[in-house]
Amino acid sequence: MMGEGKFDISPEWVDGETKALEAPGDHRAELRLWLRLLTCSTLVESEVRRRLREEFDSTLPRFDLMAQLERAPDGMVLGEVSKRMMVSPGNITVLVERLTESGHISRTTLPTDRRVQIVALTPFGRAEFEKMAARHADWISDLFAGLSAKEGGVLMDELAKLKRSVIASLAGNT
Amino acid sequence: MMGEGKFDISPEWVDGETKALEAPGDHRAELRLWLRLLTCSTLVESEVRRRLREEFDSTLPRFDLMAQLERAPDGMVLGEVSKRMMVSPGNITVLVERLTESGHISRTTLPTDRRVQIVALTPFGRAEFEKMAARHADWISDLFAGLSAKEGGVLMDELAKLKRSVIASLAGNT
DNA sequence: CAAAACAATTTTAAGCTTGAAATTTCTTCC
DNA sequence: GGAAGAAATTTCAAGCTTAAAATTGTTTTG
Repeated sequence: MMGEGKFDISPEWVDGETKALEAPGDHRAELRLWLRLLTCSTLVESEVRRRLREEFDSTLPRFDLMAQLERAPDGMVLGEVSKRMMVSPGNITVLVERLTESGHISRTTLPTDRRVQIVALTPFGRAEFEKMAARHADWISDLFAGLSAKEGGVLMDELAKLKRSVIASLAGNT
Repeated sequence: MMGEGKFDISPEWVDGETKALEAPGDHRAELRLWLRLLTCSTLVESEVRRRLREEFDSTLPRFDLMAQLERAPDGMVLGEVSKRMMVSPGNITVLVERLTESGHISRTTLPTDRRVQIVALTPFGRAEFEKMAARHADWISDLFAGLSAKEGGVLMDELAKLKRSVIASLAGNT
């Protein structure tokens, strides 16, 4: 079953045929675009998860949480972490518990408001994160190596447009 | 999240003049690109999950599984479903159990090879899926509405290149 | 100054996901 | 024909994720 480290991925199914007369309410092009975006994202994400596990016995959520804290030397309030990571507050609770147990982060209750928890990387956590971040950057670089600088730039710009489109749509525009 | 920077790093094989300006191992541009891709993907995916839950009391994995089966009128072997959805075989087992319970799909053991399970949409499942698929297409269309046809085409092409790059990279190591 | 409102976080219940080990069922090859 | 191996699926243990309810602590207000 483990041919080369994973269950097999057969990537050749994204292309339906598009020779369609564009009827009203025909959303085929958008759907195909979304599927392709999702495929790219999933492929990269799965690989990153796999390597974090294999090389560091860690997970992507833990890495992401530490990445947020790396830029906040004085620590960050849990709610802020939750917003930045775009995950639910309850999720943060669990992640913080585990990362605290393993010594990667510290947590403090704010004296002036005892509802507030502040988390920060420990020196150990920071050192570990830096190792992971360096490897992570290499992995991404390898996975994206087939894109030229120019192609990458175009993709970056188009994704910016897409992001604006999505956010506008979520905000209620149509 | 990230600034609106440009793609400013050359891949290994395009050394030349820009290389001198960069620190060795500078993968910033690829990382930004990956972050942006992930952000777009996450935004869309979260919204789709939310609406599937609210409008249909369903989930994205269930929808995806039914979407695979819709194109296979004669059903599909579990392993094939697993590959196409790019998820682990054990995952499929759970999803199939629930969708069978709820009457959306049927499962049959292949008489000529009793290891093989074949799943297919039931008429009820197909009808339900069609309702969901129509709404799903509308949601995606709305979310992507800020992209012109041309921009969408460019994005599609660039994502195709990225997909090739990722797959080539995955094939080249373990 | 209490009571209500609000805010930050945790708990809960349910479902998703994975990799690895186990199980069942063929297939191959002496 | 029977053992060894391969293939398809399931089981298992652990972790992630969410929405909603509950908890704890602070602020506002009557």
